[in-house]
Amino acid sequence: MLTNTRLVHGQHDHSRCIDAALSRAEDLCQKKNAKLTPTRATVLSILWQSHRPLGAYQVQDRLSKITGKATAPPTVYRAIEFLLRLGLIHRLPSLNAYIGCPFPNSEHSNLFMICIECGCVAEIADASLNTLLQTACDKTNFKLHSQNVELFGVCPQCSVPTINEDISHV
Amino acid sequence: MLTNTRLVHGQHDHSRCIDAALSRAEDLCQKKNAKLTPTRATVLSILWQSHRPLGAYQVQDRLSKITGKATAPPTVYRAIEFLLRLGLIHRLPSLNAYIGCPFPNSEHSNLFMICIECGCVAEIADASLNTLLQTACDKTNFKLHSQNVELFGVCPQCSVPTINEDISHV
DNA sequence: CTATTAATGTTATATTATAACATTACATTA
DNA sequence: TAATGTAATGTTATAATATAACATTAATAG
Repeated sequence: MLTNTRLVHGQHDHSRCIDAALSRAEDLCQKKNAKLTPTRATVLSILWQSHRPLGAYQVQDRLSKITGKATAPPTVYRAIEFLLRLGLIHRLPSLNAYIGCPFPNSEHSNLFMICIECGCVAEIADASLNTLLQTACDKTNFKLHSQNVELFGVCPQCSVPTINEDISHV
Repeated sequence: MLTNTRLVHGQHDHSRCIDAALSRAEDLCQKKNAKLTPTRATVLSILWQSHRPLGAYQVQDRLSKITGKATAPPTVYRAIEFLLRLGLIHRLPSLNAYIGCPFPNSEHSNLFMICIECGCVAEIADASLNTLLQTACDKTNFKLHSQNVELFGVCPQCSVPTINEDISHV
């Protein structure tokens, strides 16, 4: 089981996440002969600024601020489309939001754990899950092409009461 | 494994699907002390007119035609919200669309097989899948509340060439 | 009855996404 | 290097999905 759960829900030097994501993107683009233009790279870095997904218009705001000039929706959606096609980001349909993919080079389960408290999202790639889904499809003669698995719940960080919360109960 | 796959992908008397759905809805509403008003019942029947999901504005069009007077979006969304809360219908986030639930009284997997050819959707409730998802969540200390599993592919009907298609190749 | 709540009607608008066409940047090669 | 084609971006407008806010009507309990 491949996952970024520990990172998402634990203390860490997040700048390394961003750097790693950009570096993976450069590699992948080179390999696939795709161009990671400034706009695309900036959008990717924006989507990596935290482990929370962002809506297209949130991305637009940040992009405008970073570049210092107004950005129109198509600019954002084009960059998003490019990054989606390369598998560098994912769309979370239930949230109308986008998030960086932590392992764009691996086999995907497209399985997301979405915290309904803090909004953070961890991704999991799990072979046994994929097998089971494939089995269910085989049983019913359904030819599986792709999938989207969204799990909603409370992440480990949010289910542990903080010291402040404890005090507030006194 | 509980599923309506055979029905969705096979020849059947669909009026029985509709009747059964409405009758289940009446039972459930009685049990939960909820009111299945004419608008709500009509919306439910609209969503059961086929095994393809409908967008809210498609529902609106049909509702207007059936009642003979203009319907505003809130009317539709309210009925949808009511039916969603009772578990009588599902929302498919990746399609922004809604579909009747074939087994509103059972434990759900919220697992959908969406045919990318004909658009039909079958639902599956599978205990082993739920167990596996729960296990993945336990491993990462994620408290699972709900889920949405969308599988995209080609349904049995669409993967079998029809006689006409065979002939057209001659 | 009438007070209260639930349901629906109505108007306006927020949010998400794309169409269509113009312009610019970049690479290729004649 | 000028001409050409293609990819990327800019620009304007609008489509598609969903909700806010407030008014009215219907149903129900006391």
